[in-house]
Amino acid sequence: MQALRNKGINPYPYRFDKTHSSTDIINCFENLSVEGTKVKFAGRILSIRGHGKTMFAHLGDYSGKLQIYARKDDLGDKWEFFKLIDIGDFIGVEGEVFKTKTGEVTIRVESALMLAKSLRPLPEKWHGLQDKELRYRRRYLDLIANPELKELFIKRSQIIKELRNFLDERGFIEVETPVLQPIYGGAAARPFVTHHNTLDIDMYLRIADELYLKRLIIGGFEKVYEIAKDFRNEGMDKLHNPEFTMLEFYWVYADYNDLMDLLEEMFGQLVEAVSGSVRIPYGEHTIDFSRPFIRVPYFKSIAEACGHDIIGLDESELLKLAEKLGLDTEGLINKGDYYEAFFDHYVEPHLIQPTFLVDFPIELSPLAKVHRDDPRLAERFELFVAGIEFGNAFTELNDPHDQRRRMEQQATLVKRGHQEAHPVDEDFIFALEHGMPPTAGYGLGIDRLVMLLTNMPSIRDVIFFPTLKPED
RNA sequence: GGGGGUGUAGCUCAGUGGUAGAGCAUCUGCCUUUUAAGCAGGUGGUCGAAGGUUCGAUCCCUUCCACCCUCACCA
Repeated sequence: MQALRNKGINPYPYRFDKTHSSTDIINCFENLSVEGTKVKFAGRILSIRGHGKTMFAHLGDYSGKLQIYARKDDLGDKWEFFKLIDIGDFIGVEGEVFKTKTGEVTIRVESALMLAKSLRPLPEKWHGLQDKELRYRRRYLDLIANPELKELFIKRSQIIKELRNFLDERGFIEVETPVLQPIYGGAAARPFVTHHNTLDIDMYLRIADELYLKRLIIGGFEKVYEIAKDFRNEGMDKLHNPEFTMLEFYWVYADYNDLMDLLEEMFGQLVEAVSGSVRIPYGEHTIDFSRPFIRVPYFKSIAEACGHDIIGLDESELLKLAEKLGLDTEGLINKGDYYEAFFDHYVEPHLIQPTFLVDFPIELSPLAKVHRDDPRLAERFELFVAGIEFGNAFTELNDPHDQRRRMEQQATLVKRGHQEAHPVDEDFIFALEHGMPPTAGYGLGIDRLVMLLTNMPSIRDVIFFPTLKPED
């Protein structure tokens, strides 16, 4: 660094006129290798092979990497520059393109410029960065050392773009709703609490967009969607990060049957666009997104898996059966809890191929409309793939009296110790009282979707900066 | 929260109750088509933290911290 300054070299200049990317130069070699044609190229030094009065190095840029070749004969006084460069520095070079004896496309450097000096060494060149903690904490180094990671995150971006295209083409409008909310709702989860100083009130980071998007439906929007972060103050594991990206969309005059048709189309198009096939590997499985997906009722799936139809049972019968079957019944305090215990144990892990699980128990679905044929059920489904939930959908509850009743039942659960149940949202019910048309709504965790389409086992692998405890 | 694992140089990893090791990176020298370049020499460590046992602890014991796996929780 001091040596650079002593030679009058600015280690952090302001700009560089790069004419080509590394892949440009490699792909257009025939055109560029004409004598007298010069290119200007810039990148980070990834490796150096010095040979006395000559030197090879690889420069990496966003599109790939390219070799440069510098000779003292060619450079004269400028050769001194190459004694001051290190792996990790950004430099810019100008020169003609040629192929070495071994056939590698290379720039023969005629002039070179320091663009940004690196003061710390990069991770080791052939083992890369292995330590998972360091990979998450210093993702920039992970991206440098493990280039395939960059491809994964480009794919993530592509996935989100495809979802937007799909919805935009069908007339959905992308909207933004509050992250900071005076009352949380739209999902069953514990929120993050924060404080607004001027108003002197506690506020919550949203756990879902749902109730605000429905207000927009009441206001006259007919197709809306939002892709944004939600926050849930809960445990972390390979499927859960405290902040995560959610897609929610609402479609007026449609019901959950229409939604299933639309989602089959959406997933089919998305998977094909991103993976080039409707059949994709995930872990040990091959997932087939051909239409139609399996559709199976919630209670039927449990009955088939454990041999007992539990829909008509009361709490004590459920307890008796659960104990007989050896389920862990600790902490289960209502029918909904028992249903979930049966479902989680017997059904969820076995839903490998895309499956719509339809008609959830009404107790578990406080924002979904009661089933048109069976008052014990809600018009709600979840999509499962590879044993993982990929979204939750309802025919939305638009009867304000029923909505109030259902929210009050949830509020009772809060008092009984269910920290994840909903509080009553009077402002939302007030809005519903002005009339919400029949509507179908769907929410999807984008991070899990990216896991599925990139065949990664942990949500942390598809989030640039997953939540970690601070160091020290 | 329970169980299991990991933590040693910037990075990837060995190792031992008695002065701390390798490769890469870094520094010095030699080397004009190399590519895991090569050769010679050098620098670099609170062995995750704190206590304890011991003449002596990176190693054995206890507690703590971080991360990973797993179970529970989280529809």
